[in-house]
Amino acid sequence: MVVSNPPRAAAPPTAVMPERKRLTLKDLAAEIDVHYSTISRVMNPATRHLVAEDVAARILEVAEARGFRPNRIAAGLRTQRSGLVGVVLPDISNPVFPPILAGIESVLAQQGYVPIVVNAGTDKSRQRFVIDQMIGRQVEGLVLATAERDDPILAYCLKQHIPVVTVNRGDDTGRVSCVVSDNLLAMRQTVDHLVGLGHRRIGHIAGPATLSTGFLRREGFLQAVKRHRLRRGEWQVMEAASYSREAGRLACEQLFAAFPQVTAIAAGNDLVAMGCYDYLREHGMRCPEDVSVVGHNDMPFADALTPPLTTVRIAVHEMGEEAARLLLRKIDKPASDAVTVQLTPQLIVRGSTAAPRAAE
Amino acid sequence: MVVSNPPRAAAPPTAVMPERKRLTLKDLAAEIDVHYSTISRVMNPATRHLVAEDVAARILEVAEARGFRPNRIAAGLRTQRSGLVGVVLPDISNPVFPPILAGIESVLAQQGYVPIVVNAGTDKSRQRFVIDQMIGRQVEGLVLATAERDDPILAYCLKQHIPVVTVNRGDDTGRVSCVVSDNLLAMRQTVDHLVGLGHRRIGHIAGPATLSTGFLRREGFLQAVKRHRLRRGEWQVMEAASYSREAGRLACEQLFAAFPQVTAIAAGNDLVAMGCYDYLREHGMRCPEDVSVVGHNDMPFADALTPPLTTVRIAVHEMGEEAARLLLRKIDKPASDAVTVQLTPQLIVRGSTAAPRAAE
DNA sequence: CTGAAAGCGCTTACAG
DNA sequence: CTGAAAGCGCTTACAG
Repeated sequence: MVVSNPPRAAAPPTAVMPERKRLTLKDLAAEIDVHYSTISRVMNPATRHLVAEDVAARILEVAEARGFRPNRIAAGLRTQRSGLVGVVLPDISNPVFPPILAGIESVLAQQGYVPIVVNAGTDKSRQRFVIDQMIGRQVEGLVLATAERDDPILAYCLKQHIPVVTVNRGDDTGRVSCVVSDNLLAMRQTVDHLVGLGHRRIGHIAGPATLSTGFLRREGFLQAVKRHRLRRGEWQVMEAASYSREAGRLACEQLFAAFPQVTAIAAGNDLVAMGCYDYLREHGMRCPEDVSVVGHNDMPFADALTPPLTTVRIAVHEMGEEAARLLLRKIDKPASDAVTVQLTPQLIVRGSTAAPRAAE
Repeated sequence: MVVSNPPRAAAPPTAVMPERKRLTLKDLAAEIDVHYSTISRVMNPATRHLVAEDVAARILEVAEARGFRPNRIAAGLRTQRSGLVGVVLPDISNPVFPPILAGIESVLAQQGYVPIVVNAGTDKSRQRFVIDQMIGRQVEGLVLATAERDDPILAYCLKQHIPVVTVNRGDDTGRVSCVVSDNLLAMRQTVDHLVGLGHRRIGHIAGPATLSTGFLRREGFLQAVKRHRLRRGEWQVMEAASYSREAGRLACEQLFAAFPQVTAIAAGNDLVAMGCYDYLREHGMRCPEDVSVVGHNDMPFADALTPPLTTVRIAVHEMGEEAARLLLRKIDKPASDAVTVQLTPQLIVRGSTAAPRAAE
């Protein structure tokens, strides 16, 4: 690491630049000849009509010229509305989250809200700490992407009477609104596709059962396998310790140990699918010739993997938008019921799935 | 999209739950028998010693039991410190930014700051709007990942006397601190590698020259090519309209039109490199057998592309951390000079580069 | 060691 | 239509 201090640019003419304080209503009122409450009324479009047009025009002009921006924080203190919403992510480096975040932000912005985003990891006490911070900052509501099926954090938020919405992952108890993708349907699509190709030995590498996505996708897999009348010994489920590439590789190894005849794998998500790729490659098996793999999420660049990954596309951006809408509604009407919004996923068939070898 | 309203859970026993207002110092003071200013002193570790130990203990106990969390916003109004820092991103879905953001957040958190993140796109007037919003929210400083080489937005921030730091991209004028990767060195590493493999016809697909990364990587390419005494006709530069896969594909097409003999491409970044992959594949050329490709950034999953991408790894997380540190310093000492922190990149050789065909 | 008061920058009834 | 006042929830000199 190199640090370079460029030579000081020509110093300001006369010693210290006065640390220009931000303008306030009163400063402006002193310049124009009006009471500062009048300026306040003009700055807010909703109350502007209370002021005579010519006065308003003059005020606006000066405000613009002087670059006056009312202090939203002071306003928020007075009105009891911070305009802040907290977004709690388990891991922003997981490529599912950025588009969700973008969706959230886009609808919040329309309503004059701004998100405070934190990476809270998976540790519950850290999550709680982070949420306390946000509450201290007067967030009006919370979007949690960290929810578990029976999440103490959710109970905590509920106790605080703070509006909460869960995104991507749901909560089993139905206490809070959530927007999720239809995981049962997704797994049905996945298994239908695999069976349609001729596969009869199918493995599922599930995500953690503590997460609704892990639990529900496993359920969906089970239901689908039953629908196709696969028998015991024709399918197998292995749980990965987390939604990560490495955990996927490990679980894939265990799957092959328990079920060596497997010809197709429905992975809990795309990262897990990548772990499967890693395992297969290490063990000289080709995908899809020897083993087919299906992912979940259709993360960015899933199409650019080798082979391009067949996966389930979930409506990430829309998911974020919808979560923000739900939260805004809840903030507006705290008494409104919890709602579950379920988005329809779509199987994207690419190069990682093919018919099993003729040998079958 | 399916929306389901679960049947109302057993309604709360007696009609409306009183919208529990958040506790304040005064509420607490009423419960205990002290003045609220005393509680204030106890809640802040720095002033706690001013209060008698037994009183402090009792206050802490009640505060904890009642889940009291002081209103940071009100405190900020009083102390003129919001504890907020604005982070302006061009596009959070570009995989370089999440790790940078994570780095920023991690050091901010240590100091009790919290980031407000916005996706501001590339449009300058939108960026300005967004920054005005943030200033209105009293951010104490700004981290810009959107900087251009001579950026009016930067000038604007400077005029407002708001502490600013630029990350990933620098600004030519040296007016603000920035943390960047050493782009000249990176391109030297890239060209050395390619020449070392035996390539003598090398193309560079540059990022936009308005961005420091685009400009400097092009400079670095030029310098490197000169060092190796490649002659005119042995190298070529083509500029992509943006750092995107599609723009990369297009520029690659133009490169081949202008310079069909090219055997190796140094791409402006990994997305552009992916665009090159797309073009090559469409036109029946194999990478690296027919054409070698080098990326820049080592974004997540660059190793999982086909072929695994040889690319320059930049220290993204560290970049974010350092930017946050620089900003915090500037907030602390507004008079401190602008500093450029340059992180050392590292060429990661993978499967997308090889010796040119023997034919040479 | 603790209390009482002023004030951060706003909004918004309340008068006039 | 405009002004004067109170108050949002804190912090922090200033007394005592």
